[in-house]
Amino acid sequence: MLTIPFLRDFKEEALKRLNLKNFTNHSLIDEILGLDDERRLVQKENDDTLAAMNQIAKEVGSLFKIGKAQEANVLKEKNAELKEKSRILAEKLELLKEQIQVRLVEIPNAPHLSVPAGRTAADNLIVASSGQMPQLPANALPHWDLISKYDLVDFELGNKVTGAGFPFYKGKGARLQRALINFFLDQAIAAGYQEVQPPLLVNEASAYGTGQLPDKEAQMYTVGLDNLYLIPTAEVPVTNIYRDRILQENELPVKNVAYSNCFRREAGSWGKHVRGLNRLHQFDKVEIVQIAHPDTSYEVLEEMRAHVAQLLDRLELPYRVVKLCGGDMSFASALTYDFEVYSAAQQMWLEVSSVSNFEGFQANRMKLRIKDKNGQIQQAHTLNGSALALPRIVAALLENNQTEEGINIPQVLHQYTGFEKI
RNA sequence: GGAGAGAUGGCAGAGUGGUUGAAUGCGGCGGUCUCGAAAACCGUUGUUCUACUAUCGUGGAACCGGGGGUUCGAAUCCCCCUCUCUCCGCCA
Repeated sequence: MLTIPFLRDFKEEALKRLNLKNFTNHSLIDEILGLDDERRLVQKENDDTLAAMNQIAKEVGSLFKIGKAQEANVLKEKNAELKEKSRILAEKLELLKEQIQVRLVEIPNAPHLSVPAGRTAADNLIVASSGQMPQLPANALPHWDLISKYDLVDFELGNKVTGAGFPFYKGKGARLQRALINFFLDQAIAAGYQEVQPPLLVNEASAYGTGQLPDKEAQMYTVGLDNLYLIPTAEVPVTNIYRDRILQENELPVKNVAYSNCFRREAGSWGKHVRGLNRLHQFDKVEIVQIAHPDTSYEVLEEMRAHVAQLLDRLELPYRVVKLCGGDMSFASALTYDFEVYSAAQQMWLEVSSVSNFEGFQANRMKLRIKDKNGQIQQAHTLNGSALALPRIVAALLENNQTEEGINIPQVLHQYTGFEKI
């Protein structure tokens, strides 16, 4: 979340940036600042009361020590009054803090000033594109047909065992997935990321820390009995490693990569754009996460973007990079690049990666900070990106590389798949 | 799941009602010494909120797993929760 000092001291900038996300509830911010002014007054009064009480308690102690019990008893009564006063003030203070908090979490992250204004995906900015658009014959098959033709993924079986959106991968389909996972992990490790294997279930504090709670609760599967959430992305556990931590500046940048299953309820999604592998309730993803100094986080973002681009280049997939407009960005992000690959048989661009800088938005929530070389505490910036999400990559690979003789596997994967053709 | 023990600062570890934000050691930082380093010695060493201050800073409040209670006063006493360890059971 945004901090009150930012909203107070850089109000004009905050409003300008929030406008990019079509957040125009300026009165909410005024309300927060008003409540905070009140909070400071009440806190000051309570602190003064407590200080007086502490003073009296000390005096009572020394009076008893020298045997002046009567004088001590007078002071004790005085303290009883102060205690009641402080109790009321403390209650008021808690209430104010709560009111501030409730309002603060409703404010999305302020986008970077370079973010294009806009409301929908149509307003996004294509900032790069790369790769050869495949020329497929007229009878080319979409990946869901290729999947049945070569028996790579079994949706029916998933329906039976679990439900829609939980497919089984079989034979070469399973092997291809495993190959991609290993390829992505190896590439990230080569780029300096440390591999971690995170838990797939997280607690409430973690879901809150990265911003899934409170507003995106419906997106996650819950384990009610134990009050846990299935992760929608490895970003959640991996970023929360650093919750409640103060990192030394020389520990930066922190670079972690994790492969995980991801679970998303995707409530309200249906229709042919979710066919086949386009949208699933459970899927695999390799995620890169960095924690960076505020001065360099946008360089880090570009570095991550380049990493993702390079993966797609090696997979020989045509793609474009989209800078999301304010209206299409997530609540928590300050700047997001989406990577879309062209799935030639569907003739659709499929989002396979989202690379974002959250600036201090997540860090504030999870109390992650940096101590710089002067001993000053400051905000940390968190970033993450898919590198990459598997199902749509598989879809594009199958569709784009289909031939009369079978499906060609890109060269970089041969050593991982053990076969060159399906 | 059953029984017991415990949770203190970056780490180790004292502290069982009164200047204790907390002894001591280690680590970290600064200095003396040295050509330099080590050793030794000296000093320093958390976080959050807040008032005053141009700044350095000074003062106040809170924090000894989390929450509540007793008391003039709680790291210290009481209650609840969470977690960790040991033993037993179960088990990939």
